[in-house]
Amino acid sequence: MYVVRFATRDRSESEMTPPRKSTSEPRVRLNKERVIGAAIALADAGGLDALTMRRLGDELNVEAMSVYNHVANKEDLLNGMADMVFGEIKLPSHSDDWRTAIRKRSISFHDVLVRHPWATTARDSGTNPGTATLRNHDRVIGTFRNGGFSIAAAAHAFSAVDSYIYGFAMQEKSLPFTTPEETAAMAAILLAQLPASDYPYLAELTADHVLKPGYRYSDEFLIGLDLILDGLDSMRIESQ
Amino acid sequence: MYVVRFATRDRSESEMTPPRKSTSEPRVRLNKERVIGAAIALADAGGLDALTMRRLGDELNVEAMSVYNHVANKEDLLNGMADMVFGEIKLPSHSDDWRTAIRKRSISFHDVLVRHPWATTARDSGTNPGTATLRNHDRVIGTFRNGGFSIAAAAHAFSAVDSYIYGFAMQEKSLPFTTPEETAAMAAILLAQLPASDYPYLAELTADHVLKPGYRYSDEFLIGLDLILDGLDSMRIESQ
DNA sequence: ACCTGAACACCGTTCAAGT
DNA sequence: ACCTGAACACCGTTCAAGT
Repeated sequence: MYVVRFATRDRSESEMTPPRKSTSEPRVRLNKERVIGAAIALADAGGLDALTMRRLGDELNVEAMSVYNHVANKEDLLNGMADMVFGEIKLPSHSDDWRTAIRKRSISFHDVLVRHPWATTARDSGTNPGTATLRNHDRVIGTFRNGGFSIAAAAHAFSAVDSYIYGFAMQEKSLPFTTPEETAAMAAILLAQLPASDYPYLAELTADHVLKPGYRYSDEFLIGLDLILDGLDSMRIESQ
Repeated sequence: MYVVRFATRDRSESEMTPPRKSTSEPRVRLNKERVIGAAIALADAGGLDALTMRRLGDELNVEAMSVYNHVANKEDLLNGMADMVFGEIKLPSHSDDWRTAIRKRSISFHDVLVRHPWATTARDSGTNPGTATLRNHDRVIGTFRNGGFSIAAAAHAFSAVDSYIYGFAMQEKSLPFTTPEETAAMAAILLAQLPASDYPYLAELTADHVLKPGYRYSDEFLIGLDLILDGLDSMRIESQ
């Protein structure tokens, strides 16, 4: 939103100064949230490598060094970005049973990591979790507890589910293809290079599974997730 | 091992030249393996940030730019490091049943990632897998296939297990503590800072589980792994 | 064939100076 | 209170020159 201000000093040309069509945009005051938002946009567009303090300054129409008025350093910035991204994850619903609630939240978590692939890697040191992260974790653990999990079982469940989600997103990110067409093209090339005699099972899997029409690695996500949720259901019953 | 060579040119002082106790060590010829080995040692000691081409050169008693005679660039170096680390993972044994073989291999994989935490993150772009990586993947898929998994089920199993292992290692790495004593100390501080009214379940979990004597997050690894292996056993039977 | 030194185009971060 | 400009100590990588 633009605030148009009237010039107070005399001007011969005109009494009212129109909004300046100049090189410098009207300055919106910088704050931590705007800094983090711009940083996320940069990382979404070009990965973590594309996020430098200097480019971030450019994006905010400010010198790079001004950013330091709003974040302590780059690590602080990355922590803030990770927490803002965590805030995008749908919290487990109180009205769903534990399994439905965790399943929906896990899918939402996965969607968020697909949207922001750099986020799998951003929080290198787990100190200083933000409030969105804490709230998310609290609600997930609460969902398990209210679903009948003992404290220990809730800890196991939380660890298993989130490890799987993080690891799946990492594997997905490292794949050099996404659409079925790209996958097929890439797999055909790989298969041609792959000495089938050295790696017979890899060759078989590529030829008879990955190259099948409609194959998409991302479809694996729900299969593994449901497998874990089945296991957690047994654990829940045993822990009662 | 040092190879002592005799000087062929005449020397007035002595017929035999003793190994020179000079400032410059006897130069061992550089090769890609030695470069990658030194890079791994640097990353093990100080994380990926500590690995710069200049420091790597120092470590090898060479100018930084000489490294480029053996690796194309830093990405090539990181790929090489990842593959060498993959080579440390014990391959699944042919004489074990599928579950025992995969369990042992998964534990070995986890051990390797604990030894080289930076490796969870090093292979950002999954192109150009090395031969150790390919061999490992081939043997894992083969173990599933010979254990009675259909091709599709083997693909599901492979994805679920390795996603879990990667994700668990990432979570583990991001924890700011390892020993039970550090954990207890850190958890007590966190608990004191944590507004228990805002995060009741997190507070409960910390107080009644993490702060219990002998708690170690790494113990969660086998619990989640066995849960997944149980699920895979059901999937195997259904896929037959 | 391998190694070196200088150079280029960047980084994150500090600090005194401005408004 | 916030922003700027210059500076510092680094990066990865190139390239011509040496042996």
